[in-house]
Amino acid sequence: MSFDQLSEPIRRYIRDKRWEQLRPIQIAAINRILSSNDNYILASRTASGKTEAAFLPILSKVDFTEGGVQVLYISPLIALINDQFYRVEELCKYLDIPVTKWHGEANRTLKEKLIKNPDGIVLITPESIEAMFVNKPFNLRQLFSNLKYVVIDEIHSFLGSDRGTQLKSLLSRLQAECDKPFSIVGLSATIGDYNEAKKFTGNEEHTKVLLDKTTKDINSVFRYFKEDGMELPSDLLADLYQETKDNKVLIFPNSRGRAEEVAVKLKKISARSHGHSNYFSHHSSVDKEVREYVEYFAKNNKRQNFCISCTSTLELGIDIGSVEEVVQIDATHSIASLIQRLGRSGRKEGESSNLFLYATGKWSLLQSLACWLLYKEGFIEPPSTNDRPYDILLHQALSIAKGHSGIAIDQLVKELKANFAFNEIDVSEIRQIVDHLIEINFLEKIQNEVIIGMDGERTVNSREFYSMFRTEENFKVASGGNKIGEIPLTPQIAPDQNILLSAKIWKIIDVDFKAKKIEVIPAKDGKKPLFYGGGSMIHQRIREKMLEVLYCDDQYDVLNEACDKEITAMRKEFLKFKIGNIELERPLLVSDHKVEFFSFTGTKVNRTLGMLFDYYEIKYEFNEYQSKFDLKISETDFLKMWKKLAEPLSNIDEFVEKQIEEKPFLLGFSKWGEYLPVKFKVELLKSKYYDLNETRIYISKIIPIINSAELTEVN
DNA sequence: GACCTGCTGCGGTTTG
Repeated sequence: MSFDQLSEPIRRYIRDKRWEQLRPIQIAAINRILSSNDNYILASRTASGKTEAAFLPILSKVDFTEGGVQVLYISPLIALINDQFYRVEELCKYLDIPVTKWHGEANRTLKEKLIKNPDGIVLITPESIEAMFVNKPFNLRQLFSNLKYVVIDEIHSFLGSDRGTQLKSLLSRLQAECDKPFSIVGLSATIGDYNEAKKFTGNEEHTKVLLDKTTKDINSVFRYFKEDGMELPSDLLADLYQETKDNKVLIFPNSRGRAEEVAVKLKKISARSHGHSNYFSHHSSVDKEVREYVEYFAKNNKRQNFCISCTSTLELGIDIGSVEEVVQIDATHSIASLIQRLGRSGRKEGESSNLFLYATGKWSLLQSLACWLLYKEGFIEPPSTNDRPYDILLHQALSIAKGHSGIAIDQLVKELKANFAFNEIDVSEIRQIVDHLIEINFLEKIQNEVIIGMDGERTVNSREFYSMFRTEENFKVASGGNKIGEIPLTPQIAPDQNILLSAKIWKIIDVDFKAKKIEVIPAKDGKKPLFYGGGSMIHQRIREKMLEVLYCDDQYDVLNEACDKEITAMRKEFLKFKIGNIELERPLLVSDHKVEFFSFTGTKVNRTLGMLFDYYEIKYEFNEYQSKFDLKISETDFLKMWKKLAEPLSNIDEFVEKQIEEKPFLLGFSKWGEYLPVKFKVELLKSKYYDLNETRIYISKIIPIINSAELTEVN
């Protein structure tokens, strides 16, 4: 009956589209959104019609004759806004209301037109909302005071991230500008913690989750080709070529350098075998226009096959049409990421997804298998949360001060305290942070008011002010006026060096340090580009699953023979630890010259273990892929120390403070943290980088189990 | 052996 509840223009839209029936998530959303003003999280797989599930009832319900912008759609990507624009605009033609794109690359004239005549729907990014608060506070009020609905697309990408905290704060500030409360509808295919998603709206009680758990059939195959050296094994590439040459394919090789290597090498093989030449790479270092061309090609070529070798740039919901196969080379770092990538294929009704998982090392194979098994169990890692985001609060304090061009200190503190993004931060803490901003001249105190201070001007007036993330400095790469991409300056970048970029091979002929430009010409052979990698976090559940695989005798029909052989060999190696309870025990390899602890836990606990080893001056080296500590201490000393590590430390804050002094890059994860008082920097590091609580729980329960006497190596 | 995301306002020049 959902159809009948919709307004006449919307029903006409559905009839014109010749949809035979509405999807389950759409029916649920129509019934609920039309009958209440609650907030909703719509959770269902990719290509299940979530956007329409939100917009059909919202556009039926909202009275656009009232004027003002009534619906705000927020997206993490400009590309997604541009994509959704056409879909939403088509729908809005039936209602005769305008749709306006508002982001950094959107048409300025159209933005000005909206300001003169606020109406309809606006599609925007969080950073553009931030910029409006800073530069156009009066226009913002005039635009949004009548706002009824906020739709947040790909809401999982905001959960637990700094960008998400910023968006939460902006929603809270936006609400304060509106005459009546607006409702929020969040969309996602990969939510790991529904309560976190509900909290995101600022009103957990009145936020309901509508969940469609239906999944697609997936044909998945694991293959193993051991890597020897820096480059991909040629038998892997030959196999990959055979599997992909007659299809529309996305390949995810986990890094930009490797994405180039895969694209160039497959293209070479294809040229030799007289196959198609539609091999592309797609990642943040490929020129934006080139990337748009690749997306356009994939979407609009119905007949020709193609192969795009990419990073997470093609992970979120941008529509690139029909993809028949997804290839993942080595393990993803999260199940959420695996699901997003899977969602890129078999988007049409009735199509299944085809997934190839290649591994080039045994630990990667084990991790990849663990991710696959957890996916089959329905597990998605929950976002890491931070109740007291002091760094984002500091940024928002500057944003409010600038937007108000002078604000009473009490008023500023009050606004920050009332902001639901900063619920858990005390008034006294807010005051300390504001006082510190005055002390470092980021704010200037004039009687009871503050304005932006001398040293804050440059920061607040810069383009970089609106975002929560840092970006590396890049050099533009061009060949005779053709833009190819942008890459960071590494020792590899010098005249006469050959590099791969944008699925082609280039020789560097000139590096202009002043203009930050690299001039190149086509070449025949070259090396993959190098990048300084940041780290991403592995959830402890993945590592626990890896251990579980090692200590069970399950057989997996997705593995080919080579994978089976490798897993069997690893199981045999780990047999020498008599581990009976994988919840409580971890391998400790002791031989005459070394002591190695396999922690099988997540990134944060490993980091914290490392910090505690530092604290007790235990020397070690850490291997992230094996989740293993090589300890420079005897086994007896280690076992004696182990439980002691869990004891509370009265001087841990001083220790962390000293760490920050010695290694300031530890705070590099926070763009705004460097302006905080020291005490808050320590808190930020303790809560966001380390996890002392989880680590104490881990140490208290875990017993290291030493191997039996024979001296075989595990590595 | 590691990913990605976004961006004002102003003054100047060029183009239809």
